[in-house]
Amino acid sequence: MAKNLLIVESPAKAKTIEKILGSDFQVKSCFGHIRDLEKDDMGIDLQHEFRPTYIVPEEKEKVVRELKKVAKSSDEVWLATDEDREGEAISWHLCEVLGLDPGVTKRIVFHEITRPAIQQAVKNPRILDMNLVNAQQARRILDRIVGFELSPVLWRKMGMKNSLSAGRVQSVAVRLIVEREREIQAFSPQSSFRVGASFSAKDAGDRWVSFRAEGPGRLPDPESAGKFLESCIGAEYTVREVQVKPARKSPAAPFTTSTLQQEASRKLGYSVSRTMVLAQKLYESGRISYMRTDSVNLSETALEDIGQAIRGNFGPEYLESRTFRNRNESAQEAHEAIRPTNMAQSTIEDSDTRRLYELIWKRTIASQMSDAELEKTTARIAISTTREELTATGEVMKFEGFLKAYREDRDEEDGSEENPEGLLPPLAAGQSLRFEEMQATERFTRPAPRYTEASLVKKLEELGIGRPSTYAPTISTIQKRGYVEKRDKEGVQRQFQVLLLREGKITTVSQQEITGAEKSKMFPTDLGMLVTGFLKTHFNRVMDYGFTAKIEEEFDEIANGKKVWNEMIGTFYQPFHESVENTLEHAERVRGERSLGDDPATGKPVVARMGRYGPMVQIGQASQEEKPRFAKLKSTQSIETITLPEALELFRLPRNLGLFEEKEVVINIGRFGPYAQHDKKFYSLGKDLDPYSVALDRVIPLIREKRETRDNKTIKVFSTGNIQILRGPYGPYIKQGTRNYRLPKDKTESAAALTLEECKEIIEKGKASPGKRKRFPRKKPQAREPGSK
DNA sequence: CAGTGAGCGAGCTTCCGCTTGACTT
Repeated sequence: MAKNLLIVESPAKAKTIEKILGSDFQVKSCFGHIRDLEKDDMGIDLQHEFRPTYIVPEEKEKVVRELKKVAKSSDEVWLATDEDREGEAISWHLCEVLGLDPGVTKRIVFHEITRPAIQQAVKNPRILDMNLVNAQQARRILDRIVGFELSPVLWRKMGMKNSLSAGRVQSVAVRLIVEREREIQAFSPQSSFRVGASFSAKDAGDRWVSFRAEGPGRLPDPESAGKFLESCIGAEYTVREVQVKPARKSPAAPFTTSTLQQEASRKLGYSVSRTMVLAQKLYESGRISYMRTDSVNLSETALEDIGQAIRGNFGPEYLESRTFRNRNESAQEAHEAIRPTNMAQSTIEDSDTRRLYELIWKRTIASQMSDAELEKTTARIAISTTREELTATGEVMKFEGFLKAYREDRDEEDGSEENPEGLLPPLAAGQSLRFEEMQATERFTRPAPRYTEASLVKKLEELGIGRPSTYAPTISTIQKRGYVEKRDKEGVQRQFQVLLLREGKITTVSQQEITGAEKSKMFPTDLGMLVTGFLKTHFNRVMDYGFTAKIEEEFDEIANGKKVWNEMIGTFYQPFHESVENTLEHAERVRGERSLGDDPATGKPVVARMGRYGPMVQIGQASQEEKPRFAKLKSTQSIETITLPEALELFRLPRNLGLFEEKEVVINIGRFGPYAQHDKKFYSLGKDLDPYSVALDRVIPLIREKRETRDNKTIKVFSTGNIQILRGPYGPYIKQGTRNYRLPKDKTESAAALTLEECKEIIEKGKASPGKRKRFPRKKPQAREPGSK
């Protein structure tokens, strides 16, 4: 039995550290937090200075039991959780649970898992910093209060059936998306004309090559564009001046969680959760350093490894050692940047994770490479007939530097055009140019683009909202709650004018372009917009973009011992709770009602509003004599934008398509989307079939297909005991009555060969195991009285 | 699984941050 027990958060780290420390230490993992606030009464005693009640959640009991056992048989316990607020709190909870004295228990920290860092840490233990622990408790308690007081307000005031939620992070994330949408709705594009001209000149090899030059700024309308072109008719064009300037580009810092998510989204099209799942795999297999980090720092050992890889792959002239600093003030830097653990390996076998690994490898290596050196050439071109001039720019790469390994992508910028800076032929002052043609092209300003998952993470990080471990879960929460949706938007055609000057004549042509097409963007739903509006009206402090940053300052003061945590919470709670009470008492139920006009058939009013089951349109008012008619909005429609004709269209369902096998086929939209009903059975229409226009001959194959899979589902039916063996999406399983039972892993191959006796055996075992936890929610853990066992 | 849409009220939901598997029909 080892003398010392050292506890870290991650099991993968535990393994590595155990190897480094040798036989004196047994290293165990606590898998993150081991206690949390009880859920009853928020786990907070509001009458007594917000005293928290912590419990060990059921899923953590096993870990805690194991740690207690090992701690008992060790001489000394060392706490080596991450060096940040949360890590300090985890160590304190460990003390509480394992019965350690926080005043003497050894607490060590390291920012990197390298031999020198760990050995150094073990030589310099400290004790727990209770100020830091209290800062974490304040953070935790404030989040619980905000979440558990705001959410019930929504349950009361939104009149929705589903379980709504609000919180310091998620509600602001939704607000960002809602406000971006409003900006886009309010945006009206302004058009202007940009002049461009093409010339040719001889290159070094005496061949004629074409190049482009840009006109002077933007011209407001077709008239002024036409005037400018007219003024150039018959002109001569001469190079007035050529300026050559060197320019440099520097590589980006190595990856943090947020920048990895952004680049994987831009370059590989991954969702943030996919990126994190793959990164976790790479981390667990020892390929990369820890993937939830806000630090851009690289360890000494890593720098050496990277330097060697640069010399080997590119040559010593490409090496330039750099240290990056975090721009983000809220960063807690408990870990290193995300980097490969072995730079000699530029790629890996595993096809799932290879692309992400290569991205990390390239970004890491580029971060320690030299600047790219460019030469920017600007030529001013005089027009003989006017005082205006044109400008041609070109860029030549003198030394590739880091660009040889990696180039960071950028999000689409608003309104900016891509600049086509290519090569220019050699030009000299006084040189006259051969004119080809000149155009004035109509261009429109563009609204800010909608957020992608990754650009939303970037924005949240800038605002200091959320942490590396929560970006992906937050993005999925706001989608799961139905506040926002990720989807594509088709573009629309738009006309634009081009004025062309060629061979002394000006012509105007009209051209078409597709604009506004978006892929995989975040759109707010009606629910998201209504909830955001409601929360902003009644809880503007918490919804403020600067709220988190402000309270973070206070948490820092608690950590520095300048503030007392429960006083800080008290100052926040008093006015906050007052608004909660006020809102519960006075605020109207949110219906988001918008009237669309009258139904031409009946003359009754048509309104769009939020119903118990989502956005809908309604014809007529409820009264004694009559029930109004209702219809659900399509997922792409919105209460705020739907028109009367669109609303009336929705009342065309249910549609009877006629007979198939002498039974009626009826189309409607239900809880799970559009479906066809035939002979008392339901058939989902799927995404490709439009319920408003689909014809009978498209539905019949669907019915046949579904029947077939239904028949294939059954593997075996026993005549006694109501037992069946069925095929499900997770493999074969046994069904008895309404309950399902998993097959043991070694039996899934030979499911068809199972006998009745074997099935009964599996069922008995299945009944004995707890199973079906979700259906029967566990009893709340009993709060333990002091003195009782 | 494929209704519904008013309001009442039982009994439920809900937060953010740390960590990974076990499990799903």
